[in-house]
Amino acid sequence: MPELPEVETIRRQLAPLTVGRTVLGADSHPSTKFTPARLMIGATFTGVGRRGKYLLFSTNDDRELVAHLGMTGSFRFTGSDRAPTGAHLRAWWQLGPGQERDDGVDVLRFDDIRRFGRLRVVTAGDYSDIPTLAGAGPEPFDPDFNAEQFWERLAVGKRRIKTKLLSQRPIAGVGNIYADEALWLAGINPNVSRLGRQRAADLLDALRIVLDQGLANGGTTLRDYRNIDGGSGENQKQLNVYGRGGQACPRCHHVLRSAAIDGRTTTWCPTCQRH
DNA sequence: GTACGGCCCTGTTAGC
DNA sequence: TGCTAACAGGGCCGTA
Repeated sequence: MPELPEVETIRRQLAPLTVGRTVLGADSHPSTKFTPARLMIGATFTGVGRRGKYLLFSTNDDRELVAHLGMTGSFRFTGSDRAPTGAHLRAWWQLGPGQERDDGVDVLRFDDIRRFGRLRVVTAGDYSDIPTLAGAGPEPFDPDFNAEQFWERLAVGKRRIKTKLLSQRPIAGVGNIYADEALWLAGINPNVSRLGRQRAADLLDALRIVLDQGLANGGTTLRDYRNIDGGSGENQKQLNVYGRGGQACPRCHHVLRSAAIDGRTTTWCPTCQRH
């Protein structure tokens, strides 16, 4: 389930392999989630960016290919000019040689077992048809984003803090794993709806710590996440609470509780995340 | 504008 | 051993 660290890891790998290369051919699974891939034929990639959990491939014709990996999506780069195959292949792009390189034709492929991922092609910067992206909060590592702003964003609405984090609106790029980890680190109960200024600041600090750690470890691989080399992340070894319901809290050694909050499995320590 | 439930999907796992 | 049902969950959409 790729979140910010996983998507950023993939972005860093994809950029040098795609920028400056022209899409010679493309095809996709028939689902409209993936057919926009075909609209890239003829375009040249000029950059690979990221916003929250979305990958943004910019092109020389002022468009962007917007990709969300869903839960099981993955990009792979294959040094072959043949049309790829595979039970979970959802889209692929045949890339011509770059202007400053003499490599041949390669294929960028997008596989997605559960088909929760999606692709869109938009005018550069116009995300009005992608509501979560359009409404996404600041990037966690944006130096202009401070605790006061985070507190104000968290104050909107009456939903529980866990639900607010997953909505992407207070801050971008946080999913179930890093939300649970950050709430545990900050000692905040996922069921509370409002936080004071200091606790919001603590939560922002915790989010930055767990996301930075995830990035440093190449992401978290629980089952499906793979980087574009097919390699796994290492961050799963660092998790304190996610997926550990019923086990001892690493901090206070009481039993971790696991329950669904607004349909999302959440694990927390009822003792040291009491409020 | 906000809250909330249902849906999309398929591989894995638990239970019988 | 083999079958069935439950479960995982990010984002979107319709309804209240």
